[in-house]
Amino acid sequence: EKQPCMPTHPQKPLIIKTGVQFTTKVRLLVKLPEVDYQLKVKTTFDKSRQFFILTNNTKVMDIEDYSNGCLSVEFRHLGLLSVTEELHSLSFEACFTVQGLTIDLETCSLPLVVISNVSQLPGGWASVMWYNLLTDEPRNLAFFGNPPRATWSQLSEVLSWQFSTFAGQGLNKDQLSMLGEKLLGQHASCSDYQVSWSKFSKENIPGKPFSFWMWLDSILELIKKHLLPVWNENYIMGFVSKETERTLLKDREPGTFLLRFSESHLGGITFTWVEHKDNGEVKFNSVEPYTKNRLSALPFADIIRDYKVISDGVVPENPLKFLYPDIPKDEAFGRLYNCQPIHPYIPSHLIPISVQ
Amino acid sequence: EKQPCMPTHPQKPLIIKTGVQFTTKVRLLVKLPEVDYQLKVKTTFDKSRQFFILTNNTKVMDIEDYSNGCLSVEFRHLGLLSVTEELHSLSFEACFTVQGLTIDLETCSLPLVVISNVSQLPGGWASVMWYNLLTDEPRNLAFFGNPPRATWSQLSEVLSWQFSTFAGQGLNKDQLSMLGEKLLGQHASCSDYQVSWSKFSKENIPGKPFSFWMWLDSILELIKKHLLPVWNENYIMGFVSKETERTLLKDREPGTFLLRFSESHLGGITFTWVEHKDNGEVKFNSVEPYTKNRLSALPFADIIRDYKVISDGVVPENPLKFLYPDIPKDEAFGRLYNCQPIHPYIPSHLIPISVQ
DNA sequence: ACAGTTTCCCGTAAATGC
DNA sequence: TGCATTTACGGGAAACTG
Repeated sequence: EKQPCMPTHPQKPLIIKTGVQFTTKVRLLVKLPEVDYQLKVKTTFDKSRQFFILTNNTKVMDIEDYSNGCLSVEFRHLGLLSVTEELHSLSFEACFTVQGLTIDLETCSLPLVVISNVSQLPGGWASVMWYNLLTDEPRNLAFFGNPPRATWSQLSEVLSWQFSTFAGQGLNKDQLSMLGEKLLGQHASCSDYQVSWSKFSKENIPGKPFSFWMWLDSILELIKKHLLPVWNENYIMGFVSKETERTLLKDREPGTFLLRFSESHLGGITFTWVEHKDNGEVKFNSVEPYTKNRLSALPFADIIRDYKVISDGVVPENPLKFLYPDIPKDEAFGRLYNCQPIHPYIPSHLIPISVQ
Repeated sequence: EKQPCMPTHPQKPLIIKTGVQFTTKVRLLVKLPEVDYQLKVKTTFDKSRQFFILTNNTKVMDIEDYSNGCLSVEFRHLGLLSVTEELHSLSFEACFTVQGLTIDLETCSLPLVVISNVSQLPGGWASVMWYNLLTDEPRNLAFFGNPPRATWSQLSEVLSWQFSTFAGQGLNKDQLSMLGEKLLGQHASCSDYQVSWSKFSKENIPGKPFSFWMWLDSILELIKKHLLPVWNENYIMGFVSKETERTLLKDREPGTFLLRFSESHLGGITFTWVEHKDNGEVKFNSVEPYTKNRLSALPFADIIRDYKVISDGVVPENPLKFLYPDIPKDEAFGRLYNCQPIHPYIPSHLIPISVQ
């Protein structure tokens, strides 16, 4: 009778932040005989933290834990979901009478995530994606008590869709296969290999202090805020392993470069260029990744235009000549350069330099 | 019996921002015979906009205004004070009984300014300063209906005190005299020349889109956030007219520079250095002022260390040699330079460059 | 149309809770 | 103690309002 509906968050539906207003719409899909009948709709919000006891969480009583004089084992935080996994829902109730017949209506929203700080938005959005990717149930609030796995083919489609939706340009085969390998190792070639929820957004990437999704989302944010034109021109290869990067660059003209996202820092982009030494040796150079702070001081296209390497006392030179495979730099980025403002002072801008 | 007291705002007392918590303390200065008598204190806030009819605001009925069929003249916003001139006050009431004697107590805070956004903080602080500089009345809420003038000697003391309080280092005679000239023209030499409230913080500086105080406060903020060590070493001359600047620099060693605040932009600092051309001509160069955005990308001391001018194809050179009058640059700023972080990448930092 | 003012809310930092 | 979560609020921008 009514439709489950969604509160709107700018760009990220189904996520509600405390202290921030949201909107929701309820439509009655039945045409009533009386036209100006006023229907009161009551809205209620389930507001209770949810606890799930996970069945496979067994512990053994151990002599080690002999703290308060008896054998004991503590089950702490048992199955307590993190805020962003906790699903809530808005319910709507209404009651009306037509021709002596009283009808109760009730419906509810799709599961919602409630956060208290925007820092929780990436986690919340991961939950919304996972839920909507893997179930059609309208209101399974216990979903993250035991979340199902996704196949890589399902997940990769969602990831690409994130980029096309939020950044305008999706991910190509090569980019996705780098992501698959990062997430799954060698199994990525098999598209029905399965990814767990935990691997996707809870566990840290080995050796890194962030999960796969946190990393990927930080890149999405970087693109949205600082790289949109460059990204949409497809000039950012972005997701390339260092090995592939070298394979691609090694036979290229000296000064050929490509743009890739940092794998060690959140929300960073770097460029790597190839150089041919006098002895015939091929050398690869990368700059320290640019993050949102640095990109807000100087737009990325201008960094590429102005980048210089100063070897002591020698005329500084911009080593970036051709965007991989062989597009002359200014031909690719020319339109994206920002004009220098004119001032009564000597125009001074920040030029990104590497000192060797 | 009680003391007028003040809510505390970080660093800026007597200013309250809507939606932001504040604290106030009321002390009873009478010692009561019963020790654990509980005294209830009721707090009330005057919350009404205040309107003042300024007497000298006359208008003439004019045929021009013949819009609704009769001669009319509109008195709009008549004497309505701006929010930051509107003074409020917190009142405290209490009543207690000792030995059959009932005593009513009442006191109130010094006048308060209520703002709704930090962007109003400078204006609010100007009001607090002016009030406390020019009256001892504890509660003259109509003060800005007709605010008195300040002598330059009073005002300059307050201004210097702003710098010593918020930035650690006050203003010297030369700096103050530049400020006085800026505010008063040639009259500044006469220390009992009077400054109006309007000239101080309401009217724009001729040809500029901001008032004297807005300009000065933007510099205070810049110092607080980005220039504290340099300021406290007294390395920033800061308030120097361009004429004086040239007089000071022209006979100095080439490469002698000084640091001054921009007079055309809010919250900007620039450096000017002197250069001796081959033909004996003396040339002065200034960079486009650095503002908080640029200074947060690269600290000011590092800018001075790394600043380079590139004349096409020539080895870039740092033209800054001696801080006025004759301190070798690195001797002055050496301790203030920031270390470069070490990275697996080529360390790239933003270098401020002028291209000629 | 516009300027003064308030509201909105992201994002950082600090506080709190477990 | 450390980690997860919330609170606090500055600051930029949009919305409001006379």
